[in-house]
Amino acid sequence: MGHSQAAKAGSRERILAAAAQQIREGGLDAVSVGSLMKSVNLTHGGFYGHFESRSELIAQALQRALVDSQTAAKPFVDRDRPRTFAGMVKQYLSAGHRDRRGNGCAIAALASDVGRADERSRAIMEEHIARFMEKVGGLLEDESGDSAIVAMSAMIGALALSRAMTDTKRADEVLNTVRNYLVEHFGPDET
Amino acid sequence: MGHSQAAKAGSRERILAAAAQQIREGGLDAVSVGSLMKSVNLTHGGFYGHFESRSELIAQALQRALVDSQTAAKPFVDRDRPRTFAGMVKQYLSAGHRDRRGNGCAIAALASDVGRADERSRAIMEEHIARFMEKVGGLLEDESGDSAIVAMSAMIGALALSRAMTDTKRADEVLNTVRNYLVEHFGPDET
DNA sequence: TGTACATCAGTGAACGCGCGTTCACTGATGTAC
DNA sequence: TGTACATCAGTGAACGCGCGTTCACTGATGTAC
Repeated sequence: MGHSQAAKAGSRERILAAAAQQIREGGLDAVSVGSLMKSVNLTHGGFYGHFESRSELIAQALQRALVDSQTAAKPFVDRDRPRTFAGMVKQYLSAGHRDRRGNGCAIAALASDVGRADERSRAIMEEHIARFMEKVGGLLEDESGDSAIVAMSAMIGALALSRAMTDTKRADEVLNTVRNYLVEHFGPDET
Repeated sequence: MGHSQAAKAGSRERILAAAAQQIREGGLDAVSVGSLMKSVNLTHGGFYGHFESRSELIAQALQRALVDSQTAAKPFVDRDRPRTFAGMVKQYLSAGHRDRRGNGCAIAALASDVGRADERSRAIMEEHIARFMEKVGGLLEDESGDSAIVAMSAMIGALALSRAMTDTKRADEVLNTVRNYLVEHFGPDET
C-alpha cells in the first residue's frame, strides 16, 4: 500500500469525477459507495477519508456534474469566435448528445431527479440553470431573457422525451423538429 | 382475517393505484414492496398473490400512472365543449400542476426516469407520449404535428425546470414565460 | 545523508438495516351435499 | 336451510443480499534528529 498526501487529493478527484459521471448516467440514486469506490480501484472503507457521508458526496457530485457539463459546452458560448445559437442547438439536440448521457448536459440529465431531492440539491441546480439561461440568452437578441427560457425548456423537454423512446426514428424526429423550430424562430443568424 | 374473492380484486386495485401515485411522486425507484403494502394496510407477503415480482408491478404501475394522468387531462381535450389549446397549456403550466406531482402528468414526472429504464418501460412511455402528442395536435391547426412536438417539449421541460428550483418566483417565471409564449405562438384562438 | 518514529491513506471484516422474495400457516369464504 | 370441507387471500417469520457506515489494522510516506 503506501499512499502519499498528494495521492490522496488525486483519489478524491477520481472518486468525485466518477460519481459525477455516474449520476449523469443513472441519476442521483445510481451511485453506491461500494460500487463507486470499486470503479476507481479503491475499497469502500476508504471513502470516509474523503467524504463525510454518501449524501455529502451526492451534493458535491451534482455540483461537479453541472460544472463539468457546463465546461464541455463552453466552446459554444465562450470562445474567441463564439458559436451561434443555431450551432449550440444543433449540438444539444443531436442524437449523440442524447445517447451519451455520461458526458451530456447535467441539467437535462438530472433536473427531474433534483426536482424530488432536498433543498440543497435544488439550490445547486437552480444556480446552474440560471447560468445556462444567461449563456443561451447571450446568444439571442431578445434582451428580456424570455426566449432563452422558452428555448431551454424546449431543449430539455425534447431531450427527455427522445431519451424515453424506443423507436429511434421517432426519437430522432422529436430532436429534429424542436431543433428546426428553435433555429428558425430564435436563431439571430441563419443556418 | 377472511377475504373474499371480490375483495382480492379490490386489493389489487388499491395496490396498483397506490403504486401509480407513488411513482408519480417519487419516481420509479420510490416504491418498495413493504412500504407499498403497508400504505394500503396489507402485509408484504401478500404482494406476491397479486404480482409476480416488483419489476412486474413497476411496469404495470407506470402504465397505470400514464393512463390515470391522461384521464385526468381528458376534460381538456375530449368533452362536448372541448377546451382550447390555451386552456390546456394554462392548466399544464400552472403552479398547482407543478406542486402536486402525485396527481400530475406522468409523462413529465417520469420521462427522465424512464429514459434510464428498460425497453419495456420505454415502450409503454412512448405509446403515451405519442397519444398525448396527438391530442395536443388536435387542439392545434398545424396538421404536420410539428407544433405539438415543440409545444409538448417546451411544457415538459418547463415543468422539470420549475420543479428543480427553490426560488418560487423564478420557478413561476419559467412556467409563465413558456405558457405565454405557447399561447401566443401556437394557440389557434386568443386568450 | 541515514536512522527512528509518527502520521495517515487505504484495507477489509463487521455492524445494523431495509430490500425483494419465499413459505408454512390461519381462518373466513365458497361449495358440495 | 344446515353442515363439512376445500379453497385461497392475507399473515408474518425467515432467507440472502447489498446498502451506508465504523473501526482495528497495515505499511509506505513524511519528519525529526
